[in-house]
Amino acid sequence: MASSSTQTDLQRYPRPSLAIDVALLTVVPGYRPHLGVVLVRHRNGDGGPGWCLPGTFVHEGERLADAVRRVLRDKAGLSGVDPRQLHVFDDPARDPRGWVVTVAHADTIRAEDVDTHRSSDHDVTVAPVEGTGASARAQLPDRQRTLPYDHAEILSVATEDLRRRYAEAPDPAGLLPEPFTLLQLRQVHEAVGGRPLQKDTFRRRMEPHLIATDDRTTGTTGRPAQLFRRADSRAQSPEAPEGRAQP
Amino acid sequence: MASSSTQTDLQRYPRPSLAIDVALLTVVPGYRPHLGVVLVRHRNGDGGPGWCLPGTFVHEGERLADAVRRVLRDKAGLSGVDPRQLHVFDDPARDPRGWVVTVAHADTIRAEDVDTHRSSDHDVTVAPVEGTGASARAQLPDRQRTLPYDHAEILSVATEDLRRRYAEAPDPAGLLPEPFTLLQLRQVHEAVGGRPLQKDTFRRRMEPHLIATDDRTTGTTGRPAQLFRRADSRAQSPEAPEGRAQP
DNA sequence: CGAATAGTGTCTCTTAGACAATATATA
DNA sequence: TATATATTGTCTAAGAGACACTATTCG
Repeated sequence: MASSSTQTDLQRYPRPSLAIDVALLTVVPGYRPHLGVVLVRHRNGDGGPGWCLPGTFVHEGERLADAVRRVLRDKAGLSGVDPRQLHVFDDPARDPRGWVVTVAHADTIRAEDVDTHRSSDHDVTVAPVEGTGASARAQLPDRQRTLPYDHAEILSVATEDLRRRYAEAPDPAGLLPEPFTLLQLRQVHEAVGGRPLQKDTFRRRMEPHLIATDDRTTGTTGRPAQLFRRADSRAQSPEAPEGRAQP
Repeated sequence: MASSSTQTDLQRYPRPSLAIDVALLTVVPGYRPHLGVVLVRHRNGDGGPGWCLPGTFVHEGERLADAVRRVLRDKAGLSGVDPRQLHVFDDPARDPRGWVVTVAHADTIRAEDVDTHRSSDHDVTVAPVEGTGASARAQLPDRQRTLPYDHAEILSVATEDLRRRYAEAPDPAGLLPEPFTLLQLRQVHEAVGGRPLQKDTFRRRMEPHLIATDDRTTGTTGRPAQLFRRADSRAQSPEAPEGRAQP
């Protein structure tokens, strides 16, 4: 067990409130598919009601990732996410209410999974995102100009993180249901990367990481397209470990 | 920032203790320079005294980076670091003393700056590190086998992070004092990367990011070497433009 | 001169990018 | 057949890697 001196350490120092925020990204289908971010309404901001990223305080005994899942379930009715840690925002003056440290997270979700719920909930929306990385900006509803708190920065880091992951492998976040065509895959990558990609170069770079199925598209105009699955089915994360304590 | 909550929320929920740990890496000079990590003695572990990464609780009103600087100053007498966040370890059962969330950090320091202090302090040492990333392991003094807590994992993430940064640019962490020769630079990169590099390929890849000074080495055996400085003194953005030159 | 290290020439191989030809479906 | 999309062939340029040659110092 711990010595008495360390025991007191846990109580000697004031403790911060611990929160999480999450940038849940998706690709919105359409003429040119584009990146979107899930927003929820908040009511107690200084500037009145508005849209922001989902966030919550972490409960005792709760994992950060579980707090992210909880807030997405409670506030947006979404499930099945696997959030990634992005960054800790720790400015003591960040929150006028007191000392609140927040851990920014990111994840992705398929557009279909958001849409089914959005129709029945006016407190959840998907805002289009323009640009990626430092230039990423959400086009907010209701003439709202900016995201509150550090949320714009979280969105920047989240889109940049996603862009980097998509530069290497085909749809590593699984935004596309299998099987898919190379056109569908390329459109998702264009949305995530924020720029057009050439179809031949893209095909040659992705094909080593894909497995062709026996099927092709049918009923569409033009030549039918081969349907593929991801070859690297799983096992592809920089790090996400767990752990331990303190001297 | 956090959530659509009221003043009472800050007090309604229990709060975790917030800690930091830091993997302070350096390159130890010698026949073949190699990676090292700064360790401090701790006394209150279950298994008696031993070596571990420096860590501390975060004080109220303190930034995480400042807590890192404080612990390095107080426990190791080191200063002038600029820590990078790596990962949050949040398992509620991590620490038997209670709910302690720790933010792992990494930074680098020049070997000279450690050595000057180490001679006068028996509670600080630099342990050689073998391997990089998941296979990174510190060779501990006093027949100690493993690092306590999650510290081995923090070391893995820290070395991997450093390796990735050094793959792009010349000595981005500034481990080498300017000016330096290409041999010195290559040895540092070999230590960080954990593998030998070819001198001609290395030179050609680094030269665009270097500025030759008017000086050369003198007094050494063999042909004198050109002395360089880093060209990208600061600011390094991972951009990947597209398009081709016109005929 | 000989040893030792620095720096360059050059060849090969791989890959991204661009353009264009060919293949196969629907209307 | 006309049209639209998928797929492949091929050329070019850039870059990594490897090998070997030249350059310049000290003793």
